[in-house]
Amino acid sequence: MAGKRSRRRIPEASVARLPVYLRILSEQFDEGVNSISSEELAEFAGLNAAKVRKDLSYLGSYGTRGVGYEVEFLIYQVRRELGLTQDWPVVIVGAGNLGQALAGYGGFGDRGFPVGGMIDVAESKVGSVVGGVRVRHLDELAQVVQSRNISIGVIATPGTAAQEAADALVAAGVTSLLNFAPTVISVPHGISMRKVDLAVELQILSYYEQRRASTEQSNGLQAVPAERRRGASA
Amino acid sequence: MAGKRSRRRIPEASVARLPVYLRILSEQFDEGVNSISSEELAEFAGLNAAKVRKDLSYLGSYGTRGVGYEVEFLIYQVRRELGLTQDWPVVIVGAGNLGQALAGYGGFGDRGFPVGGMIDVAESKVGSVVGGVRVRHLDELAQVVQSRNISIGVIATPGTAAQEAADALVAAGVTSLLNFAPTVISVPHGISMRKVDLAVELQILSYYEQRRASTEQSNGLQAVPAERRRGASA
DNA sequence: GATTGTGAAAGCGTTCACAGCC
DNA sequence: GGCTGTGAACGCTTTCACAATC
Repeated sequence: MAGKRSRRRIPEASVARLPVYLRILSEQFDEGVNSISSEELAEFAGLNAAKVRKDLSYLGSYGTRGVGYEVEFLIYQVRRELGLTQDWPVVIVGAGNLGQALAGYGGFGDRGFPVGGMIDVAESKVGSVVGGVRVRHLDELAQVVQSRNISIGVIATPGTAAQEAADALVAAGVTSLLNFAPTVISVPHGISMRKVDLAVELQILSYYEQRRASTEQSNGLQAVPAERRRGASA
Repeated sequence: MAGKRSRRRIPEASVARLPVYLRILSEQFDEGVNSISSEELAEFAGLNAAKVRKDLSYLGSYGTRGVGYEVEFLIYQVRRELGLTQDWPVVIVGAGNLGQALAGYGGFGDRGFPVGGMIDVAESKVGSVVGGVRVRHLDELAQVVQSRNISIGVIATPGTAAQEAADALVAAGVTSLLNFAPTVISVPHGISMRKVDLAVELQILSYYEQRRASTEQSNGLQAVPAERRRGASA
């Protein structure tokens, strides 16, 4: 059941694209598509075929030359590589606006990341129920993490509390963090960290907007290369 | 008042770090710090000094050798380069869970991105007020965009509606998009696009968790290099 | 003496192009 | 003939290391 053996490390840039392939493959599977070429997959993902093939080659040689990839089998391989054959309960620290939205969002549980706990420090929040989960005090974090075997923590606190939240999560035994607070947090070596900062994203867009305004020329940026767009007017 | 002239293009990777520097510089300024070295700035940002200097050098030569950078002046320069000397009102398409959270979040307006409009298609949503803004129907999008001179659109719809939302935004005249929907959307050349996908972030963490579980070794990932950490108990 | 600014080197990620296989 | 898998070339990003400057 442990598959082939722990394979070679996959470059981080490729890892970041695997979830996109997985979503597309799942959609195609639901529509009854059995086989897909790197060209088609690239089209859906807004990438080029060479990149798709290179990415998939890190999983192993699961395609068939002259034919393409079997969708169902590839889904299984990507899921396995991403560790999605099991659920990963998460604990959310911070039950404010953002924490509540995340808990109520639903997209977490659906995709194998059920909210296993919510944590806050405010008396007004502790004890309330958000998205079906009772909010508990930071003091109980370690107990929550250990009893539910949680390894992923989501930081949805204000920036000022983020480092404290991270420290508490790591102390409780969490080994991966997803940080929504607008602060750089530092973690011990060996702990994985991803960061989502809305203000940063908007400020990056602002840069290109401003540039567009001052120099009358376009720029590529993160834009999908638009290889065959779906009727985007303009 | 238009500064030096539209300067050379800054590499995308550097642009993405400027907002981080800006936040740190602003915090330091608030604490009364007048001067900062690349080493110190790097420390706060979880980067190394050479990268900081290279990034800042794209703005111009605003440091003083042997001394460092004057904080207030550098803030001004970064803000100018990022186009943050003006407000950029945004329109949010999708007034569901996520859209409401974004509108109510407050972090937008504070940082120069006021919510200039909210759009939905559901009769039940249109007319309601979210975060102080009245939700209007998709049919009114172009009017909202034009009357408030909006150039940034935020897509907070379900995945199935995201491409339609993007097309409508572009047709209405928006030139930058921030997409929260879990779908690849394609846009015409010249339109800027950034994407935030919670499920993708979690799945990336899952990969490293799974890897940690199967091979007993750590990996760097996006983790802060932890050059002098602040008491994170390992 | 300290710290910036920057060419040059090294490291990664993407793209090319084609051999290998169906 | 069609499509994958991949070494090699290319380009972007990071890091090094040091001359220039205060």
